[in-house]
Amino acid sequence: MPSEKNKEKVILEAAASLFTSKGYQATRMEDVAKEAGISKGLTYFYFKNKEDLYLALTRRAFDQFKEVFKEVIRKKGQSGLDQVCDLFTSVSSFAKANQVYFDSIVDFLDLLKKYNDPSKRDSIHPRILESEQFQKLLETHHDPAKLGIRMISQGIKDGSIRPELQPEITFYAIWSMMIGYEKLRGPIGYEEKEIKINDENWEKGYLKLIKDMLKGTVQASKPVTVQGSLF
Amino acid sequence: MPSEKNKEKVILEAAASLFTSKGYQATRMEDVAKEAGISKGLTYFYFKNKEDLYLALTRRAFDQFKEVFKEVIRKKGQSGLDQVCDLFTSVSSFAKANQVYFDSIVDFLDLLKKYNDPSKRDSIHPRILESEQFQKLLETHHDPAKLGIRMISQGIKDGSIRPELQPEITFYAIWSMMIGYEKLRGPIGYEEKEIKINDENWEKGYLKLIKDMLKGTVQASKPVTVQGSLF
DNA sequence: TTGAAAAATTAAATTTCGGTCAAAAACCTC
DNA sequence: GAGGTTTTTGACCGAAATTTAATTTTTCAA
Repeated sequence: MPSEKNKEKVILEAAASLFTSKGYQATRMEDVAKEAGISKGLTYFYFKNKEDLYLALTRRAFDQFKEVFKEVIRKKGQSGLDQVCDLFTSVSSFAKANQVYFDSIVDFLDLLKKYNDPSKRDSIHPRILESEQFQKLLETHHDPAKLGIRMISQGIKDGSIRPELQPEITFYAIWSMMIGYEKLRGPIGYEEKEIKINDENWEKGYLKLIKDMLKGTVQASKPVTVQGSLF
Repeated sequence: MPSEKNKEKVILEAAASLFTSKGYQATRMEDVAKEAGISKGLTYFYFKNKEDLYLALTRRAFDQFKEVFKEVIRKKGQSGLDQVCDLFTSVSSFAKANQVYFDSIVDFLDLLKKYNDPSKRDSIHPRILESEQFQKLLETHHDPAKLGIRMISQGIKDGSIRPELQPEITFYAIWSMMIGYEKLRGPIGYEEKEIKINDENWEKGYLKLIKDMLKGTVQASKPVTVQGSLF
């Protein structure tokens, strides 16, 4: 039995592919089924409904997203500030290479916002609230952010980031810039003007601003050796 | 004939109200019609389809959004940096008071991104591409940003913002932070920890970071008198 | 004033999915 | 290889978007 991938995975991958090319709305469950080489009914055997399927995809997205953070942390010899900059670039690549995944993460933030707003919470279909996918996401969605916050703390300890900064808020500000960067990146390309702001300048500009925002006493260009475990 | 509002407006307001309380998806065209006191069919007389209705709402959103920018510029005696900070606060209020509008603006960025990505462009329903609403938005969506960029330029001229910054990218970075701020604000409230990051601290933290990021030679706390017209 | 063309409005018909379900097929396991 | 369990199917249902044809209202020139 070669390439006997399990069905869930096949469906999920079909969905990811179609959501990428046609978008969530325009993709019919029947399309997903056809792409996965199964019947429509079967997709409902593996996923409760379309939204559930999307949330399942979102979970994978968060998993991979977290990997990006871990990968940055794994690299040795980087100061906290280096890590943050590295993260920005890595996330940007991740978003370009996995649009749907990145988008699904940002979409989940909207859902979460509704969920935490008492006046909106019941506008979410109970079907979603109860879904295992959603519950799991509630537990794990914050994991990447935790790593990000740790990077800032790290930077404060090693002196590459100003000590007066509050790690949580600071990280969220960076995370905000990443989200906004992805939202704005495309639309900007086509600006008038002679000043050609291509993707590269765009990214460099953001990075520069982030550095200036965070920079502490240590020169980020001189890698800081982090001593021992900080935890 | 009192309160003889024209129908388009009535429909649009009904839609805005329902999209706010139940969300775009969950709002049926019939609901909109009922709320507007007309028959379902008539909404299709005034708007080609549901998406078209949403784009019409988006246009209003951009109009009001632009007003926020203008209002900030209108105030006298503010340095460029002051303006940017003021803008952040004003946009934040706008977003809170007009969730649907703010969201529709951010949603439009997604549409725009697709539109500018050759590989995705045709995943947009032609019906939308052709719609007057969309065409108009293509022309005007950049207006608020133009004003924002002008604020940065202003700040560079009056010394409140570092001269080495590139106005376009710098403004988009701020704009990014605003978008991210709104996406992340809600979900954060419920964090564990003893550190209570409430909305206010949250906003203050962002503002502080923005100031640090932009600050030039002039003390922003001492209002700078801007001499004459700079244009 | 009127009546015919244009505009506004409605209600019903149509279409397009998401979602359900009963039954068939495949797969055990004893 | 009979009985049970799991997987899979495809026809079917209903909700909601969109279309259409028919009806009412408005407009305005003769």
